[in-house]
Amino acid sequence: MAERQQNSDSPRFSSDEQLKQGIEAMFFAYRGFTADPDRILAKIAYGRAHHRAIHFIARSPGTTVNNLMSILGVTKQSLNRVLRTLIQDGLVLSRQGSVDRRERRLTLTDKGSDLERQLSDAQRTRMRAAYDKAGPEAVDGFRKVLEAMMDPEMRHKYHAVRENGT
Amino acid sequence: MAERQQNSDSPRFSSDEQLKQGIEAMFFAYRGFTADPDRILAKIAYGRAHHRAIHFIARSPGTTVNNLMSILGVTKQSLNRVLRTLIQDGLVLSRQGSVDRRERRLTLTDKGSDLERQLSDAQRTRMRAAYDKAGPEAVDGFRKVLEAMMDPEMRHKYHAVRENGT
DNA sequence: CTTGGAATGTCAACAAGGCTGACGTATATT
DNA sequence: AATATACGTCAGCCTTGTTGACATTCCAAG
Repeated sequence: MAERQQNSDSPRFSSDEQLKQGIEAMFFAYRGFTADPDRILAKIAYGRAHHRAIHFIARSPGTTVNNLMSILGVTKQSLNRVLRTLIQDGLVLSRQGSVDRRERRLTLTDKGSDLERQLSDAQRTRMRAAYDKAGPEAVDGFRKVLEAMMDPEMRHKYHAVRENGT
Repeated sequence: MAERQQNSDSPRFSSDEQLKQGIEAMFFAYRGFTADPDRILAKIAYGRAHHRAIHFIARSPGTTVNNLMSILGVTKQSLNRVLRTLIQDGLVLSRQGSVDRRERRLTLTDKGSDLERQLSDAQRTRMRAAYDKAGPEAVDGFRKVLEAMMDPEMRHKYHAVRENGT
């Protein structure tokens, strides 16, 4: 067994125990990950589904319903219910596409952007604290492992969003 | 708008873009994380809630309902609904506590252990692949960042479970 | 121009799994 | 004896996912 000494504890290879710890870390961390936005959303009677929609519309303004469906991995009915309330409440704007007029191009209104910023700030504050605490090398590893955990299809969407977003 | 120069390949500090990528990575990775167990659970008409209960009962055999509630972060009513079906289906055993007889001590039956192993195997297979692909240093960073993301209370439970589990 | 298919919206019904509130019972603690 | 704790359970509500069915709009091929 090739021993690569490098950590404080003893994770030299991926024993089942190491893997279980990783699994539990994902579980507990994801709770923290959503906790702050969830608190904000609860106040205004929205849920996590609204947050996800808002996030990816902000990320790729002008995205279509179909695209959003495939990114979020939900049915159009499920997504539509969320979008409807967001449109009614004046957070999201749905305009007919100019080239293909069957499509709806989704963007955030100013009000929607405000909420997005609020949610994003809350979530990023925690992420930033975690990043700072763990250090830049850890962050690099964090992202590497997460990316390796994704389904290939999701990995593709992950990169696609980044291209669009920057 | 003061735009900070940020390239996608040089995470020297936590720009908002870096943080957003981390947020999206968590989102997409968590989907992968749950995908394999979900497929197994769907076949037998169980959900993620059942998986979580089974996982932590396996991890800390003889745990109480109260303890499980606090680890999973759900109400007793919600947990009870899940536990009831698991007990009825003969996957979980609930025995009266010997020292405090108000408590119920929860353990897995053989049948329950079988399912646990099946779910765990599926999840660990993906984790192992991700760990191997990312490398040991990345894994270390991965765990560091996740731990830093947890609520302090959850971090405590994360460690408590590990003591018990090993 | 007609028609097929794609993209979208919408209605209805259902399920899982959260939640709160209320109540009952057994057991411990004071 | 009184109070507190651990647990189970009933009832009702919400969010968010699912299927299935059907209407509309519009592009593109014939």
